[in-house]
Amino acid sequence: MSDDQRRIRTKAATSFDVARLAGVSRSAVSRTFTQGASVAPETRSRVMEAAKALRYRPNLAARSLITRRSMIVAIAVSHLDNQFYPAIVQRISEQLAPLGYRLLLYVTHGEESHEPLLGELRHFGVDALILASRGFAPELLAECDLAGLPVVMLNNASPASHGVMVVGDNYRGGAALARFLIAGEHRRFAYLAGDRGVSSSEERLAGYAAALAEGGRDAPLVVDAGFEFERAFAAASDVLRGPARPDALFCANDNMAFAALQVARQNGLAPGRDISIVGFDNVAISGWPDLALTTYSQPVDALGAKVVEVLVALMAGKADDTTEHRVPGRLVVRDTARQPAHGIFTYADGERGWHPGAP
Amino acid sequence: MSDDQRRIRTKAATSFDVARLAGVSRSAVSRTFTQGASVAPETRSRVMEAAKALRYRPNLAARSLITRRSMIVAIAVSHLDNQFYPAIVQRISEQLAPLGYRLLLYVTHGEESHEPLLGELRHFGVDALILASRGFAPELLAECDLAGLPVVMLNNASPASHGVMVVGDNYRGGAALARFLIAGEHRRFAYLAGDRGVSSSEERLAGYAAALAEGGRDAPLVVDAGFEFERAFAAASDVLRGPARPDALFCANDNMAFAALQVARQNGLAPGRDISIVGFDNVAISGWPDLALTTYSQPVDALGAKVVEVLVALMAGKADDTTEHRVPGRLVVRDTARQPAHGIFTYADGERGWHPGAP
DNA sequence: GTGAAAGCGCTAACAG
DNA sequence: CTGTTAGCGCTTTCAC
Repeated sequence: MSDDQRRIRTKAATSFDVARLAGVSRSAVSRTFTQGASVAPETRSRVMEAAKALRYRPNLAARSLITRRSMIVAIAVSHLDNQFYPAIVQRISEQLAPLGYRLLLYVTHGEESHEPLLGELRHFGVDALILASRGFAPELLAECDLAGLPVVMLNNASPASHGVMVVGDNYRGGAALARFLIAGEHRRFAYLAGDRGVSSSEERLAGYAAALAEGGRDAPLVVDAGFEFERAFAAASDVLRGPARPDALFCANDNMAFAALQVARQNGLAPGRDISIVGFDNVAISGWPDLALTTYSQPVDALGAKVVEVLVALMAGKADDTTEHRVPGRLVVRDTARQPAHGIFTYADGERGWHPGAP
Repeated sequence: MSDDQRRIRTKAATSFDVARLAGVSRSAVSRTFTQGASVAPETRSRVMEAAKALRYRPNLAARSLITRRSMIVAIAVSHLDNQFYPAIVQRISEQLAPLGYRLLLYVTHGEESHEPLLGELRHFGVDALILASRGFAPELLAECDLAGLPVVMLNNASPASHGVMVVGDNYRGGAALARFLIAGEHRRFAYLAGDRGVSSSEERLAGYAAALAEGGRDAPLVVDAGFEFERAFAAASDVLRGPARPDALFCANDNMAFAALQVARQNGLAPGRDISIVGFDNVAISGWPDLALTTYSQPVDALGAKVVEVLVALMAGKADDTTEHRVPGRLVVRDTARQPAHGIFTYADGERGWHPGAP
C-alpha cells in the first residue's frame, strides 16, 4: 500500500492537457472523441497520439452534463438466486459493453416503493432502466414516462402504458408442456404458480389450461406458491402429500421445479415415473444429469439481444411502436416427466424435443 | 408510448429552481444536501419542502466534478454461473446501497487485458474497484495504485502491492476437509484443482495436502481442471474412470463438485458410499436434498460485509494496514462424503458439523 | 476545419 | 449562517 505514491498520484489528464500537448484547442480534442464530428485527419491523429501518451479518456460526468447521456443503464433484479437472472444480466452486460454502456445494478426485493428508486435513477442520471424484477409499482412506469426515461420490462407485463416489454413464449410454452403431458397419459394436472399477478406465471398457466381444455382434460389444480424456492418447496409438500396428488405438475419456473423435485424424491416418488414434474426457463443447471429437468426454454441469448436492441432504439429516441416483443423458446425433454411413446426427436444441438403430430 | 408527453417532459429541477422556490441561494440548497454542512434548521426545512415539491435530487455527475466522488463502485466478476458470485454481488450491493453507493457491473472473462478496464473505470470515474474475477493482470493493480483507485480483491491474492484482499478460510477449510476425510477412513485422496495460479484454489490445496501429510497419508493426486463446469466435468471423468480412482475427491469449489457428482453417478458410483466428494463454498443449492454436498462454507454475508467495511475505509482515505482479511467458514456435513463413526454434531442452525476430537 | 467563449449543475472558498 | 464568486471537465454554438 504505497502511501507515498497515492499522495503524488497522477491526477487524470484533462482535455486541456491533451490539447496543449497536441498543440490544438480543447474543442479539437473534444471533437476527435465525439462520434461523427469533423476533424482533419492530421489533427485527429495528433490528438490521439497525445491522448495515448497521457492515457486520456474524456470524463463521462463532465460530458454528461452537456450531452445528458450518462452511458449508464440501470437494471433492477430481484431473484438473483434463480440462475435465470444472473445469466440474463450477464448477456445484457456483454451486449451493452461494446456500445459503451454499463449496467448499474439494483437488487430489489419486490416490496419497496418506486419513489426512492426513481429518485436514485435521476440522481445517477441513468439513460434507461431495465426492469427484470418482480412486483414493481405501476406508478414507477408513469413516473419514468414523465421523466422521459426509457424502460424495458423483461418478462413483466404491466397495465401501464409506458415501457416496452420483452417476454418469453409463456403462453405457447405452457401449452406445449400441457400437450406433452397429455401425450404422456397423465390424468391429474396441477400448476405450481409463481407470485400472483405476475404476468409470466399467469400467462404460462393460461397456455397450460387452454391446451388442457383443448385436449379434453380437467382444468389444472392451481397451487399458489410464489417464485421463492422455500415457498415453492412448502407448497409442493402440501400438494404432493395431500389427498389429491397430481401425476403431472407444471411449475412456473425451473427453480420452483427443483423444489418440487426434492419434495417428490423425499416422499418416495420418482420423478419421471411416479410423477411428472416440468419447469420453465431451461436454466443451465436443469441440464445436469442429477436434475435432468424437462422444461420449456427461455433462450437467454436471444432474450438479452432483444432487450439490448429495443433499449438502444429507445435511447436513440426511436419510439418503438411494438410494445411487446416475444422471444420463442422450445420444449426440452429430459427425465423428470414421463415420455410419450412417440414423437421424441433430437435437436441439432443434441437436446431432445417432442413433436406432437409424430406417428 | 406517449410521444407528446415525452416531448414536453419535465426537465429535472436544478438547485437553482429549488433555491428560487425556497427563496434562498443555491449554496443554501447545496448545503442542505451536503452531509454535515451548517444550515439553519429553518432554512433547511424550507429547502427540503421546495425540493420535495420539485422532486429535486442533486445531480451526481455535476457534483462529482467537484467532489471527485461518483458514488459508484465497479465490480468485476467472471463466473456468474457459479452461484457464489451472484450471491456475493447481491450482498455487497445491499450493503453499499444504504451508504449511497451503487455497483457498476463488469462481467469479465479472465483473459482480457487490463488496459481497457482501467480506461473505463476512469471514464466513469468510479470510486473504487472490487475484483471478484479470476485471472486479472497484476499490472492492473499497479495502475490502480497510480491512479489512486482503491481496490479490494475478493478471494484473489496477488503478488502486487496494491489493494487489500478479503478471502475465505481456504487453508483451514482444506485442512478441515482433509481431516474429515481421513476420519472417514479414505485411502486414495485427490484434488480437483481450479485454474492454476489462482490463490483460492492453491490455498485450499495447501491446507488439504498439509493435513493429509500430518495424518500420515500420501500426498493427494492433483488433477488440473479449472473452475469452469465443463472442464471440471471432463477432468472428473478422467480421474473417476481412470485406473487409480481416488476414494476421496476434494473439489476446489462447489460448482466443480457438482460436476464431479454427476460424473460419479453416471459411472455407477454412489457419492457418500462408493466415493466421497466434497466441495468448497456452501453455495445455496448445495443444501438441496438431491445434491446434499458436503462442503466447507464461505459465508457470503460475512464476506460481503467485510468487503464493504474495507472498501468504505479505503475510500475514506484510511489506509488499511491489514492487507488481508480472512473470513472464517465451517465444515458442513451432508451426504456426498462418508461420515466418520464419531464426532458428527448439529450446529445451532440445524446444519451438521464434525468435531475431530470427539469420542 | 478550427478556436474562443459560454455554460451544463453543482460545490467550496470566501467575505460578510 | 448566508450569498457571491469561481471553477470542476467537458461540449457546443458561433465566428473565422
